[in-house]
Amino acid sequence: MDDPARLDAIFAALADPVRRGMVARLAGGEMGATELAAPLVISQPAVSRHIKVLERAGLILRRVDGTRRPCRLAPDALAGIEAWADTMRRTMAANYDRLDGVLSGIEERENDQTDP
Amino acid sequence: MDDPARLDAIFAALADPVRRGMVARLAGGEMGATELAAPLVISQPAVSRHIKVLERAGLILRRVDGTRRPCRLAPDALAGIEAWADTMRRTMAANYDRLDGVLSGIEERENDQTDP
DNA sequence: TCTTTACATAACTGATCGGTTATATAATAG
DNA sequence: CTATTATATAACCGATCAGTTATGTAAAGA
Repeated sequence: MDDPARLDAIFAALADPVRRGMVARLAGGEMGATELAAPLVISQPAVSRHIKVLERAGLILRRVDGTRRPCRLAPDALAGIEAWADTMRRTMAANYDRLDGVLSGIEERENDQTDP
Repeated sequence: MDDPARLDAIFAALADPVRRGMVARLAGGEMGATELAAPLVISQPAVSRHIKVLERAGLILRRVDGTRRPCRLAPDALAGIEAWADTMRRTMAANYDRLDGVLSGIEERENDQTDP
């Protein structure tokens, strides 16, 4: 679930402004590749591959509707990066807390034993 | 602030597991390049370049301490991606709300005028 | 059946990436 | 002054990336 390779794929997928734009538009609702391509100035195969990158990162899901293959955001699309960011923020907070502790002298007693 | 190119740099920087590892360790406190390199099996120049990528993405800051150049996480390191994720989440929520509205028939009156 | 629509795949290209080794710089230690 | 320590830069290499054009496939519609 917190597979590093999956985070690699998610962050790499979102590192491209075209793909972030696609995600942003898909956040507003399901959309086919052609609609997704409409505002873009790149070729249809390029769009197709961007979609594949998002799909393989687990950010979007697709269904089959005749000849169309509409995309929608995976419900837990952003869970991975948000979980990671949360962990980082918590670690940072813990570190600030420890620093606060040092600054207010709370930890001095513990240092009596650990320092020769 | 929500400069697309900056988000490009941030997401690209975090797409590499080595750099995410560095960020995770720096979340625990300031660290020099040598300490940062210690658990890694890559060369010193490789570490130096990873650091530069993180720095240019605005994720870390550095100070000068003699011959050392310790790194620390930028206080607002994760603000960029969290703001972006928030926007996405809000858009998704708005869309779900609208969908809920449609499903419960609330929007039917507005459609009386817009539909010929 | 034939055409159109919607999309995928293949093959190529130039740019960027992550790694390497070798070398440079800059501050401290002796 | 010289040596050491900490870090940066340069030059190169193979892999991956994002784009292209050309072509393939599969469902719908006339």
